Amino acid sequence: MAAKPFAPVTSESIGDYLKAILELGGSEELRVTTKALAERLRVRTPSVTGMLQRLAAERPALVVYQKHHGVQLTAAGKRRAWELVRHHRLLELFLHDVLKYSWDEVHDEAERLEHFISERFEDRVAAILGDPEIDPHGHIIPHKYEAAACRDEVPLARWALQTPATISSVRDRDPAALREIERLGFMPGTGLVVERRNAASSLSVRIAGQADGMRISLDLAECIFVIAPAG
Amino acid sequence: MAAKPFAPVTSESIGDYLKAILELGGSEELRVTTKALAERLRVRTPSVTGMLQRLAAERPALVVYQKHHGVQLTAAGKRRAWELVRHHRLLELFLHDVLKYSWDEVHDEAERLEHFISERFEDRVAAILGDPEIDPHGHIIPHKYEAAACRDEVPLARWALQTPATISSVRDRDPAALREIERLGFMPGTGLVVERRNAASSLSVRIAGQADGMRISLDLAECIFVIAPAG
DNA sequence: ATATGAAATTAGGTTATCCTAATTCTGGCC
DNA sequence: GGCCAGAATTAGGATAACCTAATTTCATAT
Repeated sequence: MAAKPFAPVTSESIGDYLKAILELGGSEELRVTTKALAERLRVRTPSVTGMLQRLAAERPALVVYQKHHGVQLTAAGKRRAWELVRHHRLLELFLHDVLKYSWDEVHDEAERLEHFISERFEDRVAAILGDPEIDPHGHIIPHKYEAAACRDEVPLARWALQTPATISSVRDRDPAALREIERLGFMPGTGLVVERRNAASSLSVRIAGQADGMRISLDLAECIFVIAPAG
Repeated sequence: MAAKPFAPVTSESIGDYLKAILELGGSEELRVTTKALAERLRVRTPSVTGMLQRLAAERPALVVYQKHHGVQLTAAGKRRAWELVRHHRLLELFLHDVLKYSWDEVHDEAERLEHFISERFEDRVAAILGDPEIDPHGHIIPHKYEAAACRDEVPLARWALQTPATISSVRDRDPAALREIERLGFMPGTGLVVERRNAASSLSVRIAGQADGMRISLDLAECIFVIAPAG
């Protein structure tokens, strides 16, 4: 949308920045760099600097911004960002379960719509889905007004060798990777062991209960998140 | 959204203008005035003039624009406008039937989302609704790629006295009017007769099969569209 | 302690959309 | 046929979000 004289204090762009800061900061809420944001949002660094200054100047401030030292979300920024994450994950599950999207189709549509659905829409979707906890890719759907629960998940690429792991979630932004993950059977909940790291940027992995292992690329292993097996 | 250097040839604003031209032009596709558009879109007339010049300059042109003499849609403009009308009406029905919105809540949400849903979303919603023909307010849902069928409907305010009429549809943009219409029982499909016009800008109306008539304001009667009863 | 390269910021510019104020066109009326 | 009110347009400006080019800051390695 354009520059109405009394633009809302939030916009699609602002939402995208806040969500990116949330996701790049991780559960430790590290300060996020200008460059990382520029890459994630596919804009140039001066655009990021400009937007961060705006977000910090907003009343109430949405980020804490120290020139040359990155940004963190304030409580207000976190609230908005988690709201968008909730919208995104609810929409993904809704598109998958109700509108029969395949799991690699849901991300792009959810990424667009998350900015435009009303609170009523959010509530009604949650209701017809039965207040779900987990989205189609295994991510926790945060509750309303609540910073999401976090899990100690790690990309499979960094999991210790020979140590049982359970797939907790998969990155949702790459349709090709998602199709590959599905084809190979790496669905959330699946147990596995990394047997060794090979020279050619690949990992030898064996799924629990299967005799044969398989090789997957490190790139793919960066898209699969694992936790220690339950119990 | 903002001004990316290679903005899409369509935007939320452009869509709003095209839809407004479609709706104000009516089925005869009359030329629409700058002022009428400015009022409908709640912007000032210079903004309209500027946008009309853009739409006419677009390749392919979306409107035929003659300075001082109004605009009409071209085929390309009509296609886009009808697409949005289809989105709008499908969304209204979806929000009503699936997400359990009341019929006065659906318009605003549909008006926002119609610009952002993908073709896939449109198709899946149509599929789960069983390729519906009519939206919750009685409007025909145009088929894909097809200029909508038109009916010879007339606002109740202009229907002949003492002549049976059937309610074909109701205007969807005013939640208060919709609640009133529902309370009084003027749902699409209802038969009625206008018994007389009163001094105080009101009409005396009797619903088919009911003994007592009632008075409704001319304003409300402008929101109710009627046709001759089915053959 | 300083040089240096990467990262970040500032400076200045573009486009889309809106605005207000000033100007021009059009169509009806005498 | 000329005048006038209202409608429409042009002129000039604002804001959001982006961009490229130029400059500054930081962090580290000698």
